[in-house]
Amino acid sequence: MLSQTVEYALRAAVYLANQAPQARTTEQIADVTKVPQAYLSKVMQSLAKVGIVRSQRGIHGGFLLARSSAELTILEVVNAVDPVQRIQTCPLGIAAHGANLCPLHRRLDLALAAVENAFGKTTLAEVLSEPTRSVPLCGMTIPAGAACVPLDLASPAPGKAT
Amino acid sequence: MLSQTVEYALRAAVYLANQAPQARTTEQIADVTKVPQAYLSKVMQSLAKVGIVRSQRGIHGGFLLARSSAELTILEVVNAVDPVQRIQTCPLGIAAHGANLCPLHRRLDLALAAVENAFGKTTLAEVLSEPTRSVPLCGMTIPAGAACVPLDLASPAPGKAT
DNA sequence: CCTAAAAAGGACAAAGTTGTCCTTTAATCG
DNA sequence: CGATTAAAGGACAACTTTGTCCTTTTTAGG
Repeated sequence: MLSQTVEYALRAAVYLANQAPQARTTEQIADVTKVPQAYLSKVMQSLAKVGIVRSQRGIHGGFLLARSSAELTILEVVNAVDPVQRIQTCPLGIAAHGANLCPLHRRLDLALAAVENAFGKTTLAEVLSEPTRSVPLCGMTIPAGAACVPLDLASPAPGKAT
Repeated sequence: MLSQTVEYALRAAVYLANQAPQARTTEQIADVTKVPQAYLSKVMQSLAKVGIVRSQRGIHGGFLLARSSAELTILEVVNAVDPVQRIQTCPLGIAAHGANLCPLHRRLDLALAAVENAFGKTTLAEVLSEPTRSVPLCGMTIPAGAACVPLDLASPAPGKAT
């Protein structure tokens, strides 16, 4: 129900929030978040377009969070790439009765509203600070078969470095 | 966030619930619910496959609700055509730590759970009986420009009849 | 039995999403 | 300035979703 692109955008945003205020290249982000790099590049452009991240070309360039992770919500990230579409008018032909949805669509919209609300209340900072044994985006550098344990999100993924 | 197919399936189910225990042909359903008929035909097959509706070929055939609308939930209809996919394991590579989701995915899954729960608690009967001025799937036969008022859902769409 | 009605099913078309590759533009460093 | 790095952007490929059309199968009625 959430698109792949939303999933990717959130991974990247959480990672950048964790790395803030440092910039990370798409290659680094892609490595850590396991998102296809070329596609991630497009997703990052969407995030940049709405001012969630800033981009910087050239050497030492990359992307960094444009605002504090404490005031960036999951919803903003989601809406940047694949907006939560509330049901505003009856999806059937007429659509001329404004906010007066029928019971079916009112209930569907209520569910969407709940999601929107939950996402709007959750900041990236909260996601990062949540007291838990699993760190956001955990597992990435853990050898196969290991249990999920906190790991160092601060370094860009080992192995590929020189 | 909800697929077109889900929307179509729900429209059809609500309509059949309203018409129960009578059978309606795909043509009738398509007319009333404004769903492309040939596509609706596939959607109905999905609903039939999981026993939400029963189909009957030939003259006087069509589809009818297989169970009472009071015990059929929106969730069942949704799951028949486009299941709500809860996040069971970390979507990143590893995926080896079972129910132990990271904070990000835990929150996403929580939102999905809320939707699942809301849908699972709502029966088609409830949708139909809800006290309101707009009837489910309202507007369909109202002349363009009119406000949404209760209308006779019991008759299959006028105009095309002989 | 024959015909008409209606679902079942298959093939295919159009559109959207996801993913890849390559060229262009901008920025930094020497 | 020239080289290198990295984002921007465009073209396109693969796959999924949505939608259409046509044939086949089943059923009821005369």
